[in-house]
Amino acid sequence: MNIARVIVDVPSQNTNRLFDYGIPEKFVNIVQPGMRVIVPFGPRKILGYVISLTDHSEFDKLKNIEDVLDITPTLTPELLQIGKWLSKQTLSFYVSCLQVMLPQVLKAKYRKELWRLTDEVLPEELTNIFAGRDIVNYQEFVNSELSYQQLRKYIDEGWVDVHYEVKSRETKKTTTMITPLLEPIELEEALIDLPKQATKQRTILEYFIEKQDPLPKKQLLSILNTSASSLKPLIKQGNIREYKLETMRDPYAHRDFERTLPFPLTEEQQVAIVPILHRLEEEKHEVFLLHGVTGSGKTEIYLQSIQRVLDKDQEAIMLVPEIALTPQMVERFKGRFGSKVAVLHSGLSAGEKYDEWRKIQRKEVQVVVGARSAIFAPFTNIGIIIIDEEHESSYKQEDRTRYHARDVAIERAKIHECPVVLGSATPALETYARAAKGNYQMLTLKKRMNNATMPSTELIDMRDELHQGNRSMFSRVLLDKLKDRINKGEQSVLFLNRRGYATFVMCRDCGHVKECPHCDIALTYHRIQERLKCHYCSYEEPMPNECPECESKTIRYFGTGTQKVEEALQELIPEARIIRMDVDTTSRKGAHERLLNDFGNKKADVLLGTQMIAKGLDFGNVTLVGVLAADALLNLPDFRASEKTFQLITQVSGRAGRQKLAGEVIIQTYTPDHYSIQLASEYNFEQFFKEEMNLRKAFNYPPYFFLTLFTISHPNQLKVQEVTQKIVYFMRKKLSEEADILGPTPSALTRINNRYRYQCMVKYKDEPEQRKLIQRILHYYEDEMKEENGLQITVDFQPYQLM
DNA sequence: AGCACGCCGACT
DNA sequence: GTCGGCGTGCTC
Repeated sequence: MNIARVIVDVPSQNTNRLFDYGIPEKFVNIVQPGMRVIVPFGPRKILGYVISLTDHSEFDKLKNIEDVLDITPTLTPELLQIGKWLSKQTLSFYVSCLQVMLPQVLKAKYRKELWRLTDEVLPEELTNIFAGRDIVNYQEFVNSELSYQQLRKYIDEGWVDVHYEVKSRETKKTTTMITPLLEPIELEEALIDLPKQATKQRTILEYFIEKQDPLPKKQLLSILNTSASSLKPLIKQGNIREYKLETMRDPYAHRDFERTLPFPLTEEQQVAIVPILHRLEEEKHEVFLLHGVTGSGKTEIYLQSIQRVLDKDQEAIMLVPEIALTPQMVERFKGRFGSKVAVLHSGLSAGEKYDEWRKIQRKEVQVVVGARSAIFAPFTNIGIIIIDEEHESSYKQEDRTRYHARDVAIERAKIHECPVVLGSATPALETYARAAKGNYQMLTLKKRMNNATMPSTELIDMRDELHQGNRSMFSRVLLDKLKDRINKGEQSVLFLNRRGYATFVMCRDCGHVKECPHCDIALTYHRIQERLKCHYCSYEEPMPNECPECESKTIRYFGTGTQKVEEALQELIPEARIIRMDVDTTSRKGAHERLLNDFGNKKADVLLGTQMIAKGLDFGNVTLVGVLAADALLNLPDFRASEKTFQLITQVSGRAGRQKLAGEVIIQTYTPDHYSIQLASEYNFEQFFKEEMNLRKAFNYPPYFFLTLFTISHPNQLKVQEVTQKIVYFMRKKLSEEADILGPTPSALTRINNRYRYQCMVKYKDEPEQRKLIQRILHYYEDEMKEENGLQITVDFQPYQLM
């Protein structure tokens, strides 16, 4: 086995295959599949992933592996297999699929340099570039007057050479430690030899006579209230020693988590957990849908199932949606499992993510709680995979390798022969349909814990409010109830569905709306900087004083941002203490957690926020939930609009009355008769499922049909149309009669960053040849897609974002 | 993706 | 003849 088969870090059609490399003597028996290596590739050096070992190659001029970057494999054999599967599923390059599973810092950093090879005086042009240095960035040559041919000549003559450098980005955090080098008795002697005035040195020696354990330098200095300068002479004399110790970054280092014990389960919970535990014992694969109303205690079922897995010395993956990774969830897991838990989410720095990942790899933890990408946790003996709020769209990656964490979970669980638990109060239609058909096992929780009832709901028709002269964004009912709660010392949550309601700028005279010059979308007004910004490209401009079209001064911003709601509410109820949670107030590290803590400690009466407050909040004192614009989502061009609306209203409503106090929900809407709003207010998931399924059937949408979405973009609109048309023709010709091929249609966002966007959608039951056909299309346009500003074709299987 | 090679026209 | 621009094809 002295040949390694390697996937190289070059994401392109031509290199999407294995390359064989010889393993030099010193690396034989060291190189293993899953390890990252540096390999020569053409004139360059690049990173590669060893996929397998062999002792035979078709290729007769093998180059050798240059270096090995890992001590233990970065990717387990199972993850290599998952990567292969993923690349087939998403039509992405194998290397991209491997990279998507790894923390960012394990990706390579490349440098191209010019090295001086001789001490002789260089020719003048080279002297100008090197300017006394031995190594310069290659870019400095590119920027210089020297031509490529001339450089080639100098290289041939042996003056200089081009050098390629590959480095992994990972850095390991170290702590400087101090340790005594002598026995206490010897230190006593050193103490006597100290000059009289060296009092600080004296205290340090006295400390180490007392205690012989090494400790962090920082800690030592603070205990003894001294500085590094006092350590120096002691180090020099050989009394003590300074060294670096590799330490893990721990984002939760300074937090104590109160340990909790398993709660006794309710009868309902007991019934639900039994089949899961049963499968755990058998070590058999099965998918469960845990359909439980908000506050029914799904988390306790997760915790106890995981406990069982840990008892069997197996590992558990727990996925939570990005925004629900509230400290509350982390707290519950850390509280139950303590240091056995690693946490992976986007709030961590790259270094912290890497260290949490290493804890998993080194088996220092047995549980990972994390967002989408935590599904690739490098465990080797997985006993259960749980996906909480499984309907959440954040489980679908919307760029590059477009995978759904749910699919990966099931695939991994099949390999590990372990159960998957999908939990939600409002399962995705696809999931519920599979459970109804018996493909997944359905487990139901109908009652809330603590004997709490579902909060009562009231729909408010905002058109009536308008007719009766109320032009504010708060109905009178909601205002009265908010005031009432403040008087009673109870808390309220106000939810604003921001999507579709961004603040745009319009002229009241001529109706002109300020749009982004590069994208066909209205600019969003940002009050703090007094600027207009585009959310799709980075374009921004100052807020104009007059309308650029008619020069009228009546140009204003419209729409309902959280800031505006906050101001309006403060005006109406001056005594209200409001905490606002949106992208602006939570962008700083730890801000999210702090705001929630403040609210939990009753430092505010009202929590006002967007999507991010819809899930996972569990505050006993919240008795009122207001949904300000329930129908904001309904008008988006998305076949899941009704489903998303239903889910959101249900989730938000679930924040009220979770413990002893009863809850109440006020839903403001302009379309009170819409079935998704009606049924959400009645907590009638079953009926919603039926009605929505009928519509999906009528219009050939999932779960009856699968979808594939092509998005084609190019700076030239005609080009985009033409290519999309060709793709549509091709698919119509090659796919079966049953496939429904729509398009070409302009995307909902017709232009982003000066690129026009068209799409084509395929609705199908079963098209086994489809992936091959798409491969052919992508191959056909390969050359045109290479150019910087060239054609772009993305293919999304099971798209969530239709825009 | 990068990079070299080779073909071409433009210019010393 | 030499230089630079771009299309083509290869990378173990």
